[in-house]
Amino acid sequence: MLIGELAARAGTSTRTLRYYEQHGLVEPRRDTNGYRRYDEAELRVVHEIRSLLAVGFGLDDIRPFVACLRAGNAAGHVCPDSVAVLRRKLAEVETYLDQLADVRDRLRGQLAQAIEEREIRCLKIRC
Amino acid sequence: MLIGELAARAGTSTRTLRYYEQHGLVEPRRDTNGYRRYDEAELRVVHEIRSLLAVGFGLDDIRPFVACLRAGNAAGHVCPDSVAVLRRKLAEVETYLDQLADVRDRLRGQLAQAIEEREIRCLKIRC
DNA sequence: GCTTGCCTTGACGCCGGTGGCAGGGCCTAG
DNA sequence: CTAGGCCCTGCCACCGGCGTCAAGGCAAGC
Repeated sequence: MLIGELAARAGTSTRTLRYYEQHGLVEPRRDTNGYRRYDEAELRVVHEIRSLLAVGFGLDDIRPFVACLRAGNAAGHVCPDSVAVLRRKLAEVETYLDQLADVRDRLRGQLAQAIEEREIRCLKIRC
Repeated sequence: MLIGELAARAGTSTRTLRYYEQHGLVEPRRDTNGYRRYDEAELRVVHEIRSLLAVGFGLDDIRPFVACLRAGNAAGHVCPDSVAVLRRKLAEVETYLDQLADVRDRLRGQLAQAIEEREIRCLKIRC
């Protein structure tokens, strides 16, 4: 499979695949003419990368998962390194969730106050 | 008040203040020598900017709040434009909170599955 | 007059994942 | 032989809120 086909089947671009390769996530063989040659397994790898990216992982975080898949595991998240990253990310997400909930509450507070303020002003001018 | 003093009192940098000015959030007078001259009121404006930035607003979103303050209001969030931005941002935050909760659940699921997987393997090799 | 410390404008760097273009090689069909 | 479609490498652009450096003007004390 050449890069264009893999890109199409993975729903991404050739530019992106070359970028992943540059960052050590995908390692195709090379044809004698220099073309990248991918085997079927790489499709799963790319899917794994895409779904982890979509969840907010960085390419560095994803590397263990790819290695895990490539080591023959059924899923990328069963290896110790992946689990470590999962734990860390989960903690990050939970922290961020808390912060975001605070932000939400503050926004609600400001909105409520603004509306209240307006009603007071509304009473003053007897509207 | 010159830019350095305002920066110190607002807990930020001169670079940052010039950046805000470039984006229409702060408008100091100029001394004859070209130096920026700020009055006391700008300190509150800068504080408003900083606190809104900290909550995740972009500079564009903040502009109405600054205008509101500058119009003589006690708080930057009581004007209609500010309220509109608040509503929009609140909606964004709530949406993002939901997405992030989904992500958290997926991470938890993967972690749980990975641990379960390991226990099964552990049983197989009778550890 | 010289140093020191503030001020001025302008411009590049960063981060991370991608888009997109330039300039060129390879392969196949007509 | 040529046209078209794939491939290659390398580099600039983007977003946003700054950090940071360069090169220079201004003010004040010695």
